[in-house]
Amino acid sequence: MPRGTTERMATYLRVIDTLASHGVATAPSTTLAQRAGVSAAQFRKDLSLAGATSGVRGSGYVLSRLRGELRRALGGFSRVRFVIVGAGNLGRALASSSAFRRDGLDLVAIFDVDPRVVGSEVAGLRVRHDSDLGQVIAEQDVAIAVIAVSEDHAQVVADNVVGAGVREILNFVPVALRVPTSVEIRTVDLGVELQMLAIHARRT
Amino acid sequence: MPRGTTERMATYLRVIDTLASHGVATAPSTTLAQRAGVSAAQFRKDLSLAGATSGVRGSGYVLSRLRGELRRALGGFSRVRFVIVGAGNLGRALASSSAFRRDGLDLVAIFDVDPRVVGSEVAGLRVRHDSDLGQVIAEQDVAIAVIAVSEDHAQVVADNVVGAGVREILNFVPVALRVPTSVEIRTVDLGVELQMLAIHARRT
DNA sequence: GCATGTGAAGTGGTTCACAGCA
DNA sequence: TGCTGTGAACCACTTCACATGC
Repeated sequence: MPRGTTERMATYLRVIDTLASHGVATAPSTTLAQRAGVSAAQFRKDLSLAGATSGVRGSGYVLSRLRGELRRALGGFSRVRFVIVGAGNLGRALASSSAFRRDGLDLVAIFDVDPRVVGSEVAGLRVRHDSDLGQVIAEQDVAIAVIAVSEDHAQVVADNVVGAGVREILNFVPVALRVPTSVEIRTVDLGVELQMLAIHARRT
Repeated sequence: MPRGTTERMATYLRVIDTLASHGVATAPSTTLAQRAGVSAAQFRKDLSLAGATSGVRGSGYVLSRLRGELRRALGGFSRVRFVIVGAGNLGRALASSSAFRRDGLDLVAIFDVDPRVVGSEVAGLRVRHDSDLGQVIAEQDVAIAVIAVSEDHAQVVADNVVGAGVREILNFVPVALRVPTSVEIRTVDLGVELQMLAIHARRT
């Protein structure tokens, strides 16, 4: 399944849920695609690539059924646990964001090293000290660590979570982290899109 | 210039600056590419597409010269002003992030509607009330608005900034905003990468 | 008749491999 | 000889267009 297809799945699910909550039970690809901001052809091709073929020719898709198919394409319904390391502005924003409250994803803990932050409550969780990282990751079978700490602290955190058994890292720090090849790591640069817009703006 | 090439430029600049600060004056594509996490072929192709051709066959690139060429490819050195609307966790995180402190980008104001937040200081700026939006955008010739407000407030903000003359919007709210076609809008979904990792984790 | 599902065509970006030059 | 710059081959994704089936 192409990467782009997978990325758009989340949007499709959101569109389906929004329509369903408005009492819509069935919709054609044109409607769904428009709401998701893609072409109808792309929408149908994505579904095809995902193995979702529950559409009814002549009328469209039964949303409840389509939803189940997309969920299955995204790896089923098993739950994945993750932690956030760094309870600064970004860490708190991520913890509270609806973007991080996805089906099947469980935020089990937030960590920080600042004693003024440790113990405070964020998104319903008490912030714990980094020294608890290893224990929590092992006991709760945490699969993913989100790193949102300062630039000079990121590598240490990466080493710690990898040592504790985490196999996937989502890195929000603009630094190239070194991890074993067995660990999947993705780095998000929050400034990239802003820069793209700035370039566009300069050309206008 | 391909979109991917533009995106990688920021990374290249960072690599160049890091090496330069370590006293390195010249480096071949293999070194620069490895540090940026791309292949040497891609690195050279990117430079070629960007019109940067100051490499010296047999020895590599003079970093100071290469840096100037990349900056020029990113639209020159003219300054672009932007504002952030929403001083919640995310807005504050973005305002403070080094990712948003890019060459040529000036954050001129942060806005919020919450009276408890208005007047507080974020990243050296005093948070202003949304009612000042139009005035600030017009007076300071603001090109870009970053939207980091709640989901039910995002469309109103978009309408306001567009009405005030903004031509580019960076949207961090997981909602499809409707704007005139003349306005360039990019939506960033902070949860996409987490979801990609979750899918990968489920398959392991 | 209408909308899906999908081969086929088209598009855009990456990798290859080598000519050209210090 | 060593490394750049780039045309050409390759690959992946998107768009098109239509056969298929309700």
